[in-house]
Amino acid sequence: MTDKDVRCAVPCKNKCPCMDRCPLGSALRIIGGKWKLPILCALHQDGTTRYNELKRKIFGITNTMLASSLKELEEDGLIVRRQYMEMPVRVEYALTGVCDDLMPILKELAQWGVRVHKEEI
Amino acid sequence: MTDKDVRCAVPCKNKCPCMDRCPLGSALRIIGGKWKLPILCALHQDGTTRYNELKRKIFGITNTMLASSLKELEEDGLIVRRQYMEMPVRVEYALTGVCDDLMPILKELAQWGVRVHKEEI
DNA sequence: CGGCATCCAATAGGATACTG
DNA sequence: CAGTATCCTATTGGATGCCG
Repeated sequence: MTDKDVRCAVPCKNKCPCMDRCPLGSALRIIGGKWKLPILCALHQDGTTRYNELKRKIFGITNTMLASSLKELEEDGLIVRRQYMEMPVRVEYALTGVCDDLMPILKELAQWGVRVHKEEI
Repeated sequence: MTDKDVRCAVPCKNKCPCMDRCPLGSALRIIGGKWKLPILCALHQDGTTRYNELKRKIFGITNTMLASSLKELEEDGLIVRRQYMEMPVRVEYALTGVCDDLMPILKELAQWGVRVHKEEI
């Protein structure tokens, strides 16, 4: 992702939720894509979870997508990966503190989604 | 978009911001894509705006993308299109009431984006 | 002026098989 | 068990030109 892509195409002033160098765009890219929300939701519901347990819970996800999504979420600081040197190896994933702040916002957005859906009927 | 796509892959209980039949996913799809936020931001900053004025303000957007994005936003009830039968024709776009509720949420999400960005340094 | 139609490029996502 | 590697498909976005 280049610097240009992070910037909102519109030169935002403080009225705009995008602000100047759009952290809103960044936020949406971090939680965007097909599997990020399902992963965050699973970890939010059940807490610390192992790789294959996640794979079973998130219906339809492949190894490719689960592994790459987990890696991105970890790089973005939303989850932590803990590996235990047992045999066979055990790897656990859990939400970090930044997600504690994210979840209430997503809940508001979900409620907005409900309203939008109703108004279009 | 099929019904299956709207449903969160994880069977959510009320702890989860996704809830059961994920309106959060719907919300993110509505404002997702490359140009939706820039368009919403432009209309939020400057109010009612004409088609070609939007095109000038949103740097890099093509007719194809502007027209299709505007159509989707209108179908989702986020903007209104008003056409005046003058010569040449005048078409204006403006945000609707649902956006008044959306903007404060996006502002929170933007602030969260700032925090996430800082923590990863 | 405000678009739409057509075609093309880029990226996201999926299937399958294999490994430390 | 927890992933990679490779290849393939689908969706998204862009370029160009035309039209009422």
